[in-house]
Amino acid sequence: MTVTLADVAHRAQVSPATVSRVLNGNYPVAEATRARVLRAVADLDYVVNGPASALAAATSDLVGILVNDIADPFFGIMAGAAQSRISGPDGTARTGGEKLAVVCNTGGSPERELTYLTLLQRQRAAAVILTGGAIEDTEHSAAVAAKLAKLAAAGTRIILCGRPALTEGGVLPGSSTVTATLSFDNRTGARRLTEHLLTLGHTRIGYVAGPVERTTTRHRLEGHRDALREAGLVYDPALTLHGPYDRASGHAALAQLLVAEPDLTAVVAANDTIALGVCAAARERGLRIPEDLSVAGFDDLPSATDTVPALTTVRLPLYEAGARAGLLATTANPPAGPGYVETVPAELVVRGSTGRASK
Amino acid sequence: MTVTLADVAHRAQVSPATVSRVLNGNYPVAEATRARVLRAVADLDYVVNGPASALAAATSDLVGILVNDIADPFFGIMAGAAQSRISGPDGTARTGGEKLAVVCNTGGSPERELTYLTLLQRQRAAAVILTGGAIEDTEHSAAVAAKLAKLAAAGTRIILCGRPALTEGGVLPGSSTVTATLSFDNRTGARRLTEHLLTLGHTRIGYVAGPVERTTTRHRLEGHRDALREAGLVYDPALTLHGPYDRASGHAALAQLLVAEPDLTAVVAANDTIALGVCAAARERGLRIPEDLSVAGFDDLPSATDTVPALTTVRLPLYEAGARAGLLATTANPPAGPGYVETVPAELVVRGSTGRASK
DNA sequence: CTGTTAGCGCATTCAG
DNA sequence: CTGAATGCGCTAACAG
Repeated sequence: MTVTLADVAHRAQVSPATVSRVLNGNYPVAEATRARVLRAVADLDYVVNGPASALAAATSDLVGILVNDIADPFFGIMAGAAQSRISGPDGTARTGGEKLAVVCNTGGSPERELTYLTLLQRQRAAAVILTGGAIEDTEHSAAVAAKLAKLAAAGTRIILCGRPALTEGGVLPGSSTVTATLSFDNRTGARRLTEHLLTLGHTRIGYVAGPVERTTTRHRLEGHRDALREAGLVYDPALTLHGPYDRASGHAALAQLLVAEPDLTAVVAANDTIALGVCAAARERGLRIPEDLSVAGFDDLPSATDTVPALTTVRLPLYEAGARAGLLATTANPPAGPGYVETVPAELVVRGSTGRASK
Repeated sequence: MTVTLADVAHRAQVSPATVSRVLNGNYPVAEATRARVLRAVADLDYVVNGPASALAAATSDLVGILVNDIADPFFGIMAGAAQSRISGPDGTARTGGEKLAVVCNTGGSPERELTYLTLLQRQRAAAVILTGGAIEDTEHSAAVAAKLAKLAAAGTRIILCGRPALTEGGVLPGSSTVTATLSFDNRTGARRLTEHLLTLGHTRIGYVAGPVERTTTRHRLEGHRDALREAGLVYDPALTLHGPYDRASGHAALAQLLVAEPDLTAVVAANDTIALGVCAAARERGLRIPEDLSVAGFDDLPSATDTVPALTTVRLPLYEAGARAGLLATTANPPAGPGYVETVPAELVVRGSTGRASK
């Protein structure tokens, strides 16, 4: 029914082993036989049986990319970049060492994160790329760490992209479980952003943070507070609100912030999507941006220029980082061994949504 | 090193066959032994070897979801919905018939679409869900059709979500290759939208279409033209511009449209993202929406309410459709056999971005 | 450079 | 209800 390696071997008049060798290209084969085999493959329209080869080789060509929210471009951009890096820039490779890069959506749920990790473990995945902030819950961190350790032990490469090195959680295991870490410099980026606002004369600044217990949320908030402290300002907890990384959160937050501080002149959002919500709410109230209120975001997503004026934000090279993660996940000789950490810079981008403080 | 089924069997004092049976739960096993096995599984922290079981069973638990652009929420929403439907609402199931739903980003490239299909075929995927519009190129359609036929022949379920039934391409194969089709009613939705504008007195309406040779692009444009024709208006090709489904395309299009027709009073965009670009361009030119220019989109993405005023658009139940596709891909008894088609309705949503024609 | 020989770990017959 | 035997399709030593 379905054509197998043996069929190809038969038709090409060679042994199955030889066919396997030309297909995997990791062994010397005479050009003549190689051509013959390739022809047989084409004639029979043969497609390797993944499970069988994975079983025999004890490793598969699956690479899993875990994201917190697939509907959010922040993750979409990184995942897309990683995927195109892994599957080849334009789906070129034929039967070769082609990897299957797939993205798994955890929806921010700890359980699903673990479930996917188990599923990937079951598939004997070649690599796993974890993107975005991690949940800061001791129990869950420990569970994830344990799972990753097992994955690593089974030969799966672990790449962290935009997630702090595991050791930082305090809980965690020999760094030997992680192949490489791309750490976003959220803290410095956030600090620069708030410094920018302080330079413009703002002193009453609202902050719309992400969900609590997320590393990204915490680091960005810390950067904000660092800037405030250095400027000698006291941090007012009432001016920081937590919520999901979405537009609605920003929209709702502005009203609350104005109640807490009628003299508010600026709002920093934990990401661009939230900032867009803040902008919309400001417009609805007749507040001009930036004359009456300065608004800033984070990430520099394409939509940061969707609003008028365009958003001042902190640019994170998401595409580049994703591509790099894809490379680290599949390259033959990873640039560095276990425990390797690269810091991805965050750059302040000043646009029209921030201006001098009005009061 | 890695624990196998045999290890579990040994510890539970049963045969490997029995362990297999309790794990797959599709065979009667005494409650006592079942419990014993489960305990052994837990004690040993056993994880099924996917490739091995896929090889033996001749089918895997992999479900592939193909999307054109993972950074676009249009796809993200559908993919996320399908994925959560497949992997269980909250990653509950343990060792059971858990499927691994993964999304593959083709980036709109025909080659990559085919590559992913091959990779999925290689993995003996349980199902494949193709989302979004298809590319209308005879050669490519034929290649995809052939590939899908092979997948289907190998037992993989094929679900089309937001993509017209294959037969419509004209090229294509016995409907028996496709398990089910969820067809978006783009045509009717587009017609309703343009009718809405006509009712408001608009007669010079610009249309910013998607890329040429895409079913979605064509259907939406046809709906637009249908409405024009029924109203007795002549269709002016100069008022239709093609471009990618992104913001920049809409932004650039407005300028061109105004050159082609200075008396333009309305612009219909092929999707919300393009519409947002049109809105931004309008604001930059000092055109008030909707007083000077009415703008409408399509899809009703969350960002449709990001602009002020909010976008009049056509709502597509993306989440519901994605979830439905996920269900059809995994449910034991698909609601209907091969060639089954469900039409997903498109509903007009009138908001503030459209108003009476000014001239 | 190429053929032979063994399994990889699990799902199934088929007996009992 | 449970155990024993067989093979899924391929890769990886080993020889030649």
